[in-house]
Amino acid sequence: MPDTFDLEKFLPYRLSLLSNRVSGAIADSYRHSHQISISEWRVIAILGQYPHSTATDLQHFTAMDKVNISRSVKRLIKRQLIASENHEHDGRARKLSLTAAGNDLRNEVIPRAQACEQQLTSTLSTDEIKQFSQIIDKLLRSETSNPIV
Amino acid sequence: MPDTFDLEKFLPYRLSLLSNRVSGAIADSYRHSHQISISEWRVIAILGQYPHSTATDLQHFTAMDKVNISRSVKRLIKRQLIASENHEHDGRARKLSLTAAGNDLRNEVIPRAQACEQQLTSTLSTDEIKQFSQIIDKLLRSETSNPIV
DNA sequence: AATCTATTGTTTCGTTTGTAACTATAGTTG
DNA sequence: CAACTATAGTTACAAACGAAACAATAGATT
Repeated sequence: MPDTFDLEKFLPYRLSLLSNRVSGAIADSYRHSHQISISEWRVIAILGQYPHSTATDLQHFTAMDKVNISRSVKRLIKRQLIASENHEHDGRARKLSLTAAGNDLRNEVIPRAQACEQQLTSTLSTDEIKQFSQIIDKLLRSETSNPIV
Repeated sequence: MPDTFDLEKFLPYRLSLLSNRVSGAIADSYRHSHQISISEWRVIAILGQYPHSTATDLQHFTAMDKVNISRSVKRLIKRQLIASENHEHDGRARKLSLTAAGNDLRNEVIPRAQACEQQLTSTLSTDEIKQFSQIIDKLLRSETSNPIV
């Protein structure tokens, strides 16, 4: 009787392997060049796109949990890469934005991020990249509504 | 001037989101039903396929680091799901295998794993599943030789 | 307005994780 | 075979993480 399960063929396992390798490599790249974690980079990236976001906004944009955001924001404020101001209508919230230094860092990291993405897909054809991207989007959309548990 | 970077379109980011969601859901499933982590499951899965593997063998099969393997093995031995015996030719290594209980657990978790995989791909067509799987393999093969850093 | 509930964001605490140091054994070289 | 180097696996320490408790404010209900 043949064994009924082969871990190396298990799609979620291979997906996890790939994602961990890619994220690990990118994390190394950002850390070596600019001393920031992927979480911090996500905050910076989003604040470049959506200045004056609150921590809750970031939570929605980045799918990070609020503790992680709180800690990333704390470190980035300490390094003066982002700054906070009071929210007009909500005394609990603070509006966050990049400082000039934060914006500079973002502009320096962007090409690095793009190079990582480029390297990731460099062995794929244009069609394959498109397929891969579309399938991931499809899965992300369905996953949100269908928790596996 | 349009902003030059959109995190939500960044492929490594979306890949990470997807993988984290899938792995998280599977981890919940295994933990609730059989009180094992994904790392422990990987060890059990591999030992079902390759009995008498050493920790180093597991390291190669599962791409986990040796500390993680050591700890998973320790917990599984404590729960008597795997057993170890001396290695004939190497006094440092131990040969690991599933106990009857470990084998039973593996057989119970396999259909659960398969259901997770099935659910993951349930919104994709047969063609898309094939494409996705092939592309991931292609990327895994190229990633090993091409560290992004 | 007083009270109750919900939300924002931080902190605390226990767990998990990874790096590096370590022990023990193998293998290699002079 | 003595000494060095490499490898198998564990342990120790510190950093990262997440769940839950928390303080502060908002909004709803009476």
